[in-house]
Amino acid sequence: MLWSKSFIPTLKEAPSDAEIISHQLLLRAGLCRKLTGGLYTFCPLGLRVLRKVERIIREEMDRAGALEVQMPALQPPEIWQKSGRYETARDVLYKAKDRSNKEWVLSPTAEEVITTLAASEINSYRQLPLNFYQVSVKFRDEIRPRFGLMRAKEFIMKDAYSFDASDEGAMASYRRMYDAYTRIFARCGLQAFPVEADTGVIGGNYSHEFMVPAETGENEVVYCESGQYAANIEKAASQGAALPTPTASTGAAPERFATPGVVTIEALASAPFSVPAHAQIKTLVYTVDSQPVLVLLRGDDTLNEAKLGGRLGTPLFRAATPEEIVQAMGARPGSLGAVTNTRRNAQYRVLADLQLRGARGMTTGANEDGFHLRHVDLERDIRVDEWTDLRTVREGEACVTTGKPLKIRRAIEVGHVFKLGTKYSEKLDSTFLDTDGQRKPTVMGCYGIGVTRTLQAVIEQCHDKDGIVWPMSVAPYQVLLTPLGAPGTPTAVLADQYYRELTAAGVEVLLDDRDERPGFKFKDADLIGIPLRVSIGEKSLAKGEVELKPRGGALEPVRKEDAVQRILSHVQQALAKLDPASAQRPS
RNA sequence: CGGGACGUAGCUCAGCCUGGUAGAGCGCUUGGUUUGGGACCAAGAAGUCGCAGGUUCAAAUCCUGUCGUCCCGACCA
Repeated sequence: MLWSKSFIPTLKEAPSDAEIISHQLLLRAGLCRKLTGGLYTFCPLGLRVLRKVERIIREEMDRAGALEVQMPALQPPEIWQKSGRYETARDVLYKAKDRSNKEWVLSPTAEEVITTLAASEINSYRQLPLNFYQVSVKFRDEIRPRFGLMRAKEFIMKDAYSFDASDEGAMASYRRMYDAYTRIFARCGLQAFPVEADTGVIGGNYSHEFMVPAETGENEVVYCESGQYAANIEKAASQGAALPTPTASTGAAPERFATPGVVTIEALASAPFSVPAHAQIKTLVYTVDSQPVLVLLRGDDTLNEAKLGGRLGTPLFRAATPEEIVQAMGARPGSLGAVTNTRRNAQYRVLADLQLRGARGMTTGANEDGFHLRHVDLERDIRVDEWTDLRTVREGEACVTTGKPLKIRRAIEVGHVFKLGTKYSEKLDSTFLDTDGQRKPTVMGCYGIGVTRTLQAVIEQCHDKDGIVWPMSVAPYQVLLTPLGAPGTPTAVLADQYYRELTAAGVEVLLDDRDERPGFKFKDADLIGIPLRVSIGEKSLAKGEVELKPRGGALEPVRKEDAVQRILSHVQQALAKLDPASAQRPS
């Protein structure tokens, strides 16, 4: 491609609404442009990268035995009602109406559609296992689109769905996808690692997310340096808080004492009360199905809402409003407690975090503004319905596996593999006759990769102060030819010759044929990040040489008649380095 | 959904407080000189100041509403 014939709208300055580096470079390198919040047009260069990521994904999915299909983005709400997600996913569903006022759903994902297909077409164990995938546009009504392609209203996703006859089969399918994902991200030049993930409302199954470490990521990952444990903070567990929970009973009954104006854990921890946070019980009120649910945590712990949601089995819950709290508890936030005989209604469901097991001599709110209770022995004084893990792990706590201190870092979620079980197959009637003649629901898994997000994650990970540094495998072009002289001069003529030879050899070449000064071309070259630049200038040409300049690497003078061969081998080596298969092959 | 900030030329921004002829840099067009890391000179094109009301002799500027964008929050009672 000739630069002058393409459309590469580079920018010297970043638009002010681009906050993070990958978003800025996405725009500055002319890869895409914003139409409006959360919606982007891909320009030619960006589309080439997108297609390359998609190709890698397709190759690896095919290799793993998955079958490509294409499902409608416009979907009937009935199947969403059947699966129950018309309600549980209502916040992210875009809906549209046609001229007869019938409602449609714009697909945020496709479990309902693929399971409908499976329901009608899969009848026998002999047809299983099957794994279908597609690469398509998805729609999500995000609360807050941000960071360019990272969180958009419309994005490209690869979604795959496996169907098996048994749980063991489903695990094998899961494992195949897990391995395929590992290969996909490696081939994209991404450092991505799997972490245990929250299964949320779908239930206690099995799930991993593939994370790209980045300060700008929206997820927090808890990990052990031994490499033996890594989990999304929504899922992560530890051996417990560093400070032990007090378990020595004072023997006394709960005693009410005045705490005027004290409505925070910190205030109660300060003089004159000086009750350490870890000797306090924090009482939170949530609203679930219009009913209050009390959630108990140790004073210095933080609720993990994902864990709470998993326990409640629904995403349709929220923190109660101050008005609801006063009505339910008879006191305002800051004075709440769950001690049974101080509660207005002893019937409310009470969930307590495991960190509070055996807690004695605790202090908590008295359900009366301006008063707290001390000498509270949890299991004596509070009727707890369910003990469960609800707290958020903190850095430095001991790893469950190794006992070593856990660390926390931010990351971008680029892929998610999920063992679904029979949730969808049961609701949408995907059943088959097994060897024993019994009708059984298919055992499913689902597997997603955010394609557009992956593209931006590569930029987030592969850049320097001058611009993008594309891995060879996903670069929009493999080689950039930069003649430094004006059109028609010997440098331009030689560049044309290289262009023809390299193109004929199957290399993807961009030729900067613009009549610009060298410095200008170099700046643009660094910005768009083509992995190998070949500079053809009069100075080196006088010595019979041209210059190979790997992006982010050292300049290498090459005799001009050897250049094409050197370029070819450089490209091949760079590609081979990114291919896990060839890396494993003994050379 | 709550809070905050910002909407002025394609991009980055000044002007607004204190109302009175719409500005700069980059980019763009034309000509010339340049040509190994975002050149220089000259001439030019380009903005209903987000939109709608209001106040005023007069509004980019003050007021109200609205739309859009970005940031923070939407556990810690």
